[in-house]
Amino acid sequence: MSVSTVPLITNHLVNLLSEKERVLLLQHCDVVELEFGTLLCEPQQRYRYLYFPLSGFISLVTKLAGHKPLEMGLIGNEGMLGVTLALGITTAPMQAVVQGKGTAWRIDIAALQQLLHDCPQLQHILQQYLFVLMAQLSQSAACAHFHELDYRLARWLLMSHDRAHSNDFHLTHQFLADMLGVRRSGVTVAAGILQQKQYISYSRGMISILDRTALKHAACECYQVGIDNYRRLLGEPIPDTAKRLLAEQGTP
Amino acid sequence: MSVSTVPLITNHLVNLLSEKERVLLLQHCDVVELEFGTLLCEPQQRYRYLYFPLSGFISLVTKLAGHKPLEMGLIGNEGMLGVTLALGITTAPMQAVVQGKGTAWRIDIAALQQLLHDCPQLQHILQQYLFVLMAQLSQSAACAHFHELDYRLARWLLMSHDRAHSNDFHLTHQFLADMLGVRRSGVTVAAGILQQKQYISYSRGMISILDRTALKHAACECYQVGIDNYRRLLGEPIPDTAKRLLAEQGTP
DNA sequence: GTGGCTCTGTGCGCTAAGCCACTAAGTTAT
DNA sequence: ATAACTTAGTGGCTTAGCGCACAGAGCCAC
Repeated sequence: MSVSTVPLITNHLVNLLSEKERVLLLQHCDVVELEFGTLLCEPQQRYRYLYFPLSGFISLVTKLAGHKPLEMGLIGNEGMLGVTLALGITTAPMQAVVQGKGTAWRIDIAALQQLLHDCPQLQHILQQYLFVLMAQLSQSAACAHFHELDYRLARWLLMSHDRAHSNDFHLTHQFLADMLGVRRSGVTVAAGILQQKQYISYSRGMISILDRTALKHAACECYQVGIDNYRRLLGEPIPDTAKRLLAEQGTP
Repeated sequence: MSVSTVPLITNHLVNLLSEKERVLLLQHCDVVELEFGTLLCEPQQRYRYLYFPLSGFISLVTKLAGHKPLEMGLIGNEGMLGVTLALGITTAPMQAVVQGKGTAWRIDIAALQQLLHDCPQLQHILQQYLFVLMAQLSQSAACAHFHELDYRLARWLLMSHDRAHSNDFHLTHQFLADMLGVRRSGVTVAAGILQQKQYISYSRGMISILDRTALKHAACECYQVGIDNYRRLLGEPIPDTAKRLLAEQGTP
């Protein structure tokens, strides 16, 4: 990781900590690669590590027997995986799978559990984030139930874009279909329209965001609601300047 | 409230406390009537009271602009309203509305906040329940997305039945439709089938559960999953004997 | 009673999205 | 280079659920 990218790609929750607690936390963290598709935890299973994504991002997924998966939440460098540890619970509520390849800080669950005793700020931030995640769950639930596929697709593309730190990222129609809980060919149609309108372009699993503003208008309000919910409790997820910069530069 | 019903209708979370903490908690509680339809809190708004339902029960509802409401969770005497206080947060994540008339213990938010410092058990139980509620949210989300109305209807009837402590309770088709996020006439059709099969009977807003076992088979697995999730962390929500008793005696 | 209100039953046309199946276009491996 | 695989595009048919609209039926108030 070059010096210049360090201040940009960090974890916002960690950033909110005081110098003291941050140092304490990072002492116990390893930088690890998140590989696309890796299962990080399974519902009701104990897990060993928590993750603070830096450039990678993670999907929270619910599965019902005989059905496609359904994504309930997305975790990038604005959040963390395993926040229910703030409740003293060491089993996962949902399946978590790496959706965007990249890096993350990883910490042993026991280490963080220990740290929580000594770090009131850390505890507070985890609690705030847990609340935000709950809001995200219920928003996504209603969104999946009421909003049509095209709106939802635009929303997920934006959410992924926010967390990918690049205008291009890996996402096949099949994967998207699984996240949205719909057929693959339904995604093909909806994505085809967005491509025709030049909001996005894609080919064989690489999606490029061409017109973020237009995409925002094509998405349901749930996107903005999610942002607002986060901001209310935890501030600007990524400084706007940094975000704009990234959106403009894309992949070099 | 007669002496004989007191041990039956209590709050399970409160029951789990040690004698000492329970006394401490109940010192600050008032018994209040929950009136059907009362709004107890609004999303993002501060609220003043928390509720431990005894015989009444409460719906957690999400609304999207231009759409019907959608119920995400149900809170009876196995749970509580306002559990996010365990995160130190004093605004509501969702709208809460009384779905089943009855009684509840009510406590001032500041009082409970204070108690949480001195009552480690209380804190622990609230945390466990919050986790259960999260699981309920994501289960309901996927259920609403994938499962057909008839299954979902059976599920909600069962969940309401569990919390109503009676075989008969007030529920119009319109209200059910709002909870399930569908048209009223859709509910009429689905409920009509259940009535034809003699699983339930209803008239003008009063629903009677006739055959609980059959209803269970008509419901999706989400019902059982919810029960199991609760049981894993907090034990049997209502002792089975009590439940059977109640199911048999119904309203005198 | 009579009128008004609430709750339930029913029908009709429409649409988003389901299932299934096949083609075509890139990519990777041998 | 050819085969095998992955990804994307397309079409036909089915269906759950929507919106709308109206009719009947029980209940309450005056």
